[in-house]
Amino acid sequence: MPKSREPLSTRRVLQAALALADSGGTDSLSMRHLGRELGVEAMSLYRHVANKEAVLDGIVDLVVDEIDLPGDDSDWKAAMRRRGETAHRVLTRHPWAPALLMSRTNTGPAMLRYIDFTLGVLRGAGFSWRLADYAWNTMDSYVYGFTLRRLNFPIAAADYADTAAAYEYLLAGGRYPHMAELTRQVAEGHHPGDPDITFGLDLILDGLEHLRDREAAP
Amino acid sequence: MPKSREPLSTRRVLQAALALADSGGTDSLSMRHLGRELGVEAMSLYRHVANKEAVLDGIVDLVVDEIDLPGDDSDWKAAMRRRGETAHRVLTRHPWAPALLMSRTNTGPAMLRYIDFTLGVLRGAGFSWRLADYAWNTMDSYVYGFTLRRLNFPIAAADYADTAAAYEYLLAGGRYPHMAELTRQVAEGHHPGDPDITFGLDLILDGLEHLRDREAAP
DNA sequence: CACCCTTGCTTACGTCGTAAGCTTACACTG
DNA sequence: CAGTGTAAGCTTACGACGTAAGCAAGGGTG
Repeated sequence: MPKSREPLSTRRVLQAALALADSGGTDSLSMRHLGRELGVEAMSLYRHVANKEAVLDGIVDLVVDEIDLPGDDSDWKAAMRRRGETAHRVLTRHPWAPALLMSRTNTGPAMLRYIDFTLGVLRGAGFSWRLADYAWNTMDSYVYGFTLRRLNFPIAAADYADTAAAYEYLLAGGRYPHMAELTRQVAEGHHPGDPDITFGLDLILDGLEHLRDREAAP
Repeated sequence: MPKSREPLSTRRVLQAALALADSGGTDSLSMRHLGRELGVEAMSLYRHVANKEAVLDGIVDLVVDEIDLPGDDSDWKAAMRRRGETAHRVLTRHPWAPALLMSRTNTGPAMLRYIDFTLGVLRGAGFSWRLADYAWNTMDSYVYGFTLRRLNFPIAAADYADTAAAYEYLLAGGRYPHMAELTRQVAEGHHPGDPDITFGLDLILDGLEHLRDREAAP
């Protein structure tokens, strides 16, 4: 442990906070813990950060900044699909992030850049302002919603079939016949049972394309 | 005068917790506050409730139970649309609920009933198990995601156009040209700027119908 | 040298969830 | 009736939490 500390800074605090959240989730991200990690008392952090809210806003924007924007892609659908997949992958790397991302107003620079890029792609593909706005909102509602639900799904993707059986007691008694049957289908391998984000992503993108074309030629 | 309290019960505790969350959000829902509301010490609650997690699980399921299931509806699309709209409306009545609903495993009876019903509708409409499973997951990811984002959107729907101007400072400097232009479009009334859940709902439902038909006749 | 300004530290307050043990009140026995 | 068991609620306490208020120490500037 190198005891010679370099001075704190907002950046250093946020990066440590991000690392802390990654290693132990939002629960382990307390100002005291964060200070300890930086070799400093909790109150010292307040010289570089307004309060804990600011820390949360900061690390969320750090995560959003990890979402690479696709390069110049002439195919808007491919670009949008890639955008959604990348966001999903990044958010999955930081499992604590989606809940924060969705439940607070985020106006950090990375988020603004991200939205602006998206609007640009859609406008370039001929979407009206109205449709482009609805389009990205629909996409993001789905992508974030899917990711957050996925992260909290009690069964890991790998051993879905195995673990599903453990939940069968809930379905005993015939109160939930369809769920019971669905579980059986998964357990017997007739249905992977492992939802993939691309299913809804392509569904939405195809629908958006259709709406754009209909809008263009009424 | 010692107020003659009726005895506590799990139901009474959960109902009080629900009321508390509705009136002041999740922040004001502490075991101490909840006890005070019931005229009881915090620790007394633990006779009827395992811990705070159980309280949270309980009130989430109470909310889900408020989501009326559409009656026998021969039109699966109408039923599903109604289902989504109702869920959105109920969750909007309890603004603290979506975050909890999405970020914890919910296996309460109301939730199971709700999912089972949905699977029944889709199966009745000719969806395969696989497609039915993907379908409701896509729907719910969108509905919950949309609702949660919406609730945290800083601008109320009513005065979107007015308030949008207040955020213009963020967009100054030309760093986010598309967002700036979009804001202008809204401010000038060319685009309502107020996303409605039915946009994405219908988009997804139309897409699902298409997939079902394609699956039936390969 | 005196000055102040930045940085980090100390102490303290009111909050939280909940473990452990205690008291009270009532329903049964015999 | 006394005696006992049990459930419901109470008391106290512990170790967290975010952060307000004020202090100390070092370095750069005049």
